[in-house]
Amino acid sequence: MKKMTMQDVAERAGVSSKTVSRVINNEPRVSESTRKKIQQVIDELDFQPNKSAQSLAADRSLLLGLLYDNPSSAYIINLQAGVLDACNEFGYGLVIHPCENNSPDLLPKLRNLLASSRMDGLVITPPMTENRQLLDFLDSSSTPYVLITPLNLEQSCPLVSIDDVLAARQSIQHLIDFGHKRIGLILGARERSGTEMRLLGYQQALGENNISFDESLVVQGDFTFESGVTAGLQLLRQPQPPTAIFASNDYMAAGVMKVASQLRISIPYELSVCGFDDTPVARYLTPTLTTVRHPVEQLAQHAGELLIRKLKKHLERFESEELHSELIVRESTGPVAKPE
Amino acid sequence: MKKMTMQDVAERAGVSSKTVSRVINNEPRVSESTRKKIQQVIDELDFQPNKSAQSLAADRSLLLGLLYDNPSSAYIINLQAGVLDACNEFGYGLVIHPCENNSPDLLPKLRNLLASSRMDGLVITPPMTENRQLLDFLDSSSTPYVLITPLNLEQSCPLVSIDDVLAARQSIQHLIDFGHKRIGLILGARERSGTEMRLLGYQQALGENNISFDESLVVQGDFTFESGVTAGLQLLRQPQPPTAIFASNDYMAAGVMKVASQLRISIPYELSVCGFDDTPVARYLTPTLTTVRHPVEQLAQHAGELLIRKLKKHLERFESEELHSELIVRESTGPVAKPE
DNA sequence: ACCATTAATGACAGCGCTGTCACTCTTCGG
DNA sequence: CCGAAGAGTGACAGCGCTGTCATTAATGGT
Repeated sequence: MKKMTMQDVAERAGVSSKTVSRVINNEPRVSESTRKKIQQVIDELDFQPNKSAQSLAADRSLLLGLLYDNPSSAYIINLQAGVLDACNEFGYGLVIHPCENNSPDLLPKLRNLLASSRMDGLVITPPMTENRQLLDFLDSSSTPYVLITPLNLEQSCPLVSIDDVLAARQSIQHLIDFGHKRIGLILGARERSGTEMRLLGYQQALGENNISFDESLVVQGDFTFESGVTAGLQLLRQPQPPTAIFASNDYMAAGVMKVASQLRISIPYELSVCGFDDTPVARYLTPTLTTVRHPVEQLAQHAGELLIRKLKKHLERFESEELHSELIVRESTGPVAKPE
Repeated sequence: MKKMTMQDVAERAGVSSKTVSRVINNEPRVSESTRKKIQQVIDELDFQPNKSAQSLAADRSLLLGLLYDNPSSAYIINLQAGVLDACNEFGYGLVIHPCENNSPDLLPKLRNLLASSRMDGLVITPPMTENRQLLDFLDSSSTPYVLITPLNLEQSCPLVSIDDVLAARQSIQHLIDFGHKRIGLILGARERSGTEMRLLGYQQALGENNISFDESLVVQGDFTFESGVTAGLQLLRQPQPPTAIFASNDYMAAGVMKVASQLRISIPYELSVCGFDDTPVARYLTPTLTTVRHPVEQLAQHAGELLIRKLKKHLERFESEELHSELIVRESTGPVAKPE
């Protein structure tokens, strides 16, 4: 595989290298005939421009950065896949960057990263989306970025999100449809995006069905399996325990199932359990877990596209998107109190 | 954040830019005093060399590629983390590249990737490690690479691996220690690395304990949850069912647990189940799953380091490494036939 | 004390591309 | 039929670094 330059292509096509550059970059001011001819030579030779040279000359790295600090590997993989899709489409590369959102040297590290890798833009995911310091830093260094499902929707930058309220409301409705009236809710970490929205969705669903809101049915978790255990215990040991529990993620739902098993409460016959996120765990639990699937990959792809379009200035106004979740009904939810 | 060049550093330090370059690249032939002085200026200014320029001038991208085709997201995350560690240490970047090992356009795509991203070397994981076509292609284009736990250890390139035989043997021994004599074995996909080795470890453990090998206790799976269900059914419906089952990964173990639950076989009282990989699932199942933890992250880090050292020529001879797994004992294994 | 060697440094070209600007050739209103 | 405007193209410099080679200073053997 000998190396090839634009010059080679240019000579073959009988034009200057600059014109080849124009074709490669889809610039205007090239006649259709020349464009076609050059494209043909490019295809023939299977020519690929040298990214380093492009970056150096144009002072842009053709690299996106993906920032995350999330324990769910399945979520991250989907995220990566989505952003990669967008990158591949537009000839960008992706630099992944697992972070610790609360680490004090996050900003210095990021500064280094930006200085050395020179990423053109960043895709940022929860909980980094809530990190004011971080966002301020990026604003001040005028690094373009997009946010995925941030908590504060009044951000002044593009973002993509899902309707968390709707997703929660639909799950609760699903439980209500089975006849449940006392429905436990396990919230996620307080400061995290979505926690409030899920509570809101819960309340909306209850309201629509004229079920009164009982505060003792709402407990705080922190997205871990262990917190699911604790919360489950707290809910199921009440004098009037709920007949269904909605957990804000699958891991906490798994915790509830664990508790139920220990308390010899059979699922779904005596208790329905609903998770959130549709991690692989949901399919491997016994019984399989009803949960909400996020279109994470699509979300990430949109985010990537949005960012790239922003970088290419093909994006004039503030532009955001919202996608929808899907309720995946499996074995862990069922009619209320039906003995086996 | 104004941009900075080596020239700036050079002027401040009263040397030529070439000497700064020497310091940055840890080249010899720089006096201790100048080196120290330049380093000081670099630290002061927080100077970061421009990667694109470095790449262009030195004709190396400072990029590693990570190739994988694996359904387990937890595994991939660990993999990435490990290689990233190595990359960060040596100032390399990482390009992740999820593949489809059996896709016919894998090679063309990879060729494109290599041509455009110009990765200096590749870290390759199962099952790509078994893809002769791929490796031949890389050899012919003289792209350096390292393999992680390949099946054929007689490869002529560096690799890092774990002792799969030992890991399997120890797990089986663990079951034998609990008094189990009829132990089922669910193998992974036939062509995949490790499958044979696990069978070998199984046989070794039996041999060491004078337990005869019963072929009907070994069934073939393919690493999926569903195959675990099928295999579990096959094992547990035998006239003389095993009292313990070792599955070649956690997903298949989860499948067995599912079957056990359906057949009302209580774990671990009537059946012990042991998995492999220590995916997060293992902790969320009820009961929690005894399994084998691979030091994937370390493995990946070693692989990255090995590759980088190879690239820097700090590596003379064929050099490989082997790490060890760890048995994580949880609730799913216990003494044989102890009624509750 | 003398030349041969080695250590330490710098001058300079050039990696492969893109931005700028200059140039030619149409086209078209008056 | 002329000048202006715009479309299409190329010459050329230079992005920030590294490789090569030349140059100078220090060292050592005889």
